[in-house]
Amino acid sequence: MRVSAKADYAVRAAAELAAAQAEEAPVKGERLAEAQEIPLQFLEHILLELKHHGIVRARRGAKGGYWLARPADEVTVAEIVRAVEGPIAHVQSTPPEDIEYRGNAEHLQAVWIAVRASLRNVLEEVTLADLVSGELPTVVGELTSAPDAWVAR
Amino acid sequence: MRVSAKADYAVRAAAELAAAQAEEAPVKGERLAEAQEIPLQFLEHILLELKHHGIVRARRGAKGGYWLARPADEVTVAEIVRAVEGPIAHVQSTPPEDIEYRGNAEHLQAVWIAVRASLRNVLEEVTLADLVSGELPTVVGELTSAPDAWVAR
DNA sequence: GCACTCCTGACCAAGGAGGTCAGGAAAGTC
DNA sequence: GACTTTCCTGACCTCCTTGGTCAGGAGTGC
Repeated sequence: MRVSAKADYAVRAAAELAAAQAEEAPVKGERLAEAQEIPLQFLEHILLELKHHGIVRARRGAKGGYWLARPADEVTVAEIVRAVEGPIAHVQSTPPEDIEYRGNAEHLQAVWIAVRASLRNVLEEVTLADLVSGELPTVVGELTSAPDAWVAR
Repeated sequence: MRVSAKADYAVRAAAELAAAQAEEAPVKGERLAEAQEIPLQFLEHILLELKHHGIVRARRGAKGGYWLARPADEVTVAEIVRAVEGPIAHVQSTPPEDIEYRGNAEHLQAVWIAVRASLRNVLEEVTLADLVSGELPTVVGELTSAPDAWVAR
């Protein structure tokens, strides 16, 4: 139940691309790496994955760089996380709807389904445009407004 | 963003212990392993961790076994997951409230906080008693009642 | 032709996942 | 006191992931 460096980096780089979308020109990997303090060569692998998933496009050579394949308000954080981390909230590498529990654990399946649904409620609502503008969806506002959301357990 | 085998096993074994709480007698590891089809020796390590976290108690020898340290309605799934997997929803192994993002990723922190809060909303509400009885909290009911909660993406 | 930038695969060290194995240490029974 | 039972613990194992680095190849633009 943790967020990998890769997913974190991917979302941050994508946010930079979203912000640069107005410029109408590709952004170099180097600039993304510097803006977000991400190791360049590692970032290039991540951007390649995003490209393979159709989230990002790229051109080589002088004047080359990366850009978002779609408008920033049509790309969700969930998509990016899935592109680099794979499916969200799988249990033992299988989707929760495919698991069959026995005995007293029978209702655990519903719990894992609920876990996944609650993650989706956040990650699929937030777009890159939201992230850059800071105008996050109301669901995020509700969840972060409780003071104990900001403290460890 | 996945659930490990260890966490899944831990919750399932704990559910068995919760169901056996009425018996007033310890449950052997072997019985737990058979009931939930978990490799016995692996399960023993997990139960040991749960014991170290004060969730489970144990006695050795004939008539020995494991039992819950507290009533089943006072033990949440969140506790069990934390005991075996560590803190929930850390980013790059640091808690989201400690991360400082730069530039266009500034508001990403709020998103990760929301992710953690939404996970807690589920995992801290469900107790072992809920799990065994099948009477899950309303938040779970709401999340699992949407049909697309049960399909892959 | 040359500089620039992405693209790709190989590699690497450390650690986690998901176990197994072997033995020791309490607790109960006879 | 011996014996059985059951938990307790550490060592070990294989495979995979994480978080990178390195080296070179392949388009693109001037």
